[in-house]
Amino acid sequence: MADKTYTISDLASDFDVTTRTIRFYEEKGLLTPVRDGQTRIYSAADRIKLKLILRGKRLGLSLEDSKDIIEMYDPEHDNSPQLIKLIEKIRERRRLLKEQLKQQLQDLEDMIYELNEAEDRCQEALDEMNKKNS
Amino acid sequence: MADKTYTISDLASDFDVTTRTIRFYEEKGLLTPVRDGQTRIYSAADRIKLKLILRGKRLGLSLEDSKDIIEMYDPEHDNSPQLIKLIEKIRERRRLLKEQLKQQLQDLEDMIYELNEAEDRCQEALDEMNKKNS
DNA sequence: AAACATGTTGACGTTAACGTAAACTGCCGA
DNA sequence: TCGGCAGTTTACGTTAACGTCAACATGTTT
Repeated sequence: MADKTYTISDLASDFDVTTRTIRFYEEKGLLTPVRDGQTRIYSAADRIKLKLILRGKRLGLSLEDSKDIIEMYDPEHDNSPQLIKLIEKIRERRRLLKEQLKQQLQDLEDMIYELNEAEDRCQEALDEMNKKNS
Repeated sequence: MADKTYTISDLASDFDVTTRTIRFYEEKGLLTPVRDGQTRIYSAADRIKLKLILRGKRLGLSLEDSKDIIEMYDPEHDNSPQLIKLIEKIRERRRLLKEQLKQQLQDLEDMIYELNEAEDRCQEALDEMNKKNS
């Protein structure tokens, strides 16, 4: 079966980004679609990369970070020192993500707790006003 | 007891930001320290606000978002329609945070899973090379 | 053939969140 | 009295991540 391919606007609408954004990622070296004439053709792998980029964004990663991560997915398996360094990078990245996860969970928990308190204070202020006006 | 106060560099070193950053937050209306002459004096409440701002940043909120949240903590309790609207805003904000949390958890889980897979692939490639060279 | 959709490459514009530098004041210790 | 902080204001600079044209090619529809 012919491997499935995508046009730039296919991907744009799939992931709800503009075509400009996709070309921008290419400018930054994050995507490298092949060409049919001058038209870009995206492979399934390109699609996955784009997905990785957007997920990275939601996690607060920069495009540079995402670029690093993408390179972990299709490395040049030429030699073993390279691979060993890559594994190190993967572990480090995973460590960072886990740390970030922990911090974010804590932050969110704190913030939600304090929003609850703020709501309570508002509610009490309201009750107070109703009592006086009755 | 005299309420504790802070200088701008106290807060800067406490939270590891620059004084420029703190002044910038004031420019944007997020902090409003009192003055002794022209020198800024920060209260405990100001300190807490700064903490909220920085926590917001870690969660990916904009300064505008944080400004909204800060206003939930010291509202003008003048009238009840105001308070009711504020409660609505608090609930909406909490809803947003929870949604965001869910998405981020999923994203992080996915990404860590895929990093594990990438590591495995690297390891296999390494094993393969070692086999051939033995 | 004309219009239209979709693609392309520049090139310049924009926003948020600060950084950086200049030029000033007030205060403290030697 | 002088040097050296710590503080201030004003203003311009910077970076990331795109947006927004303009001007063009190519294929499709009417």
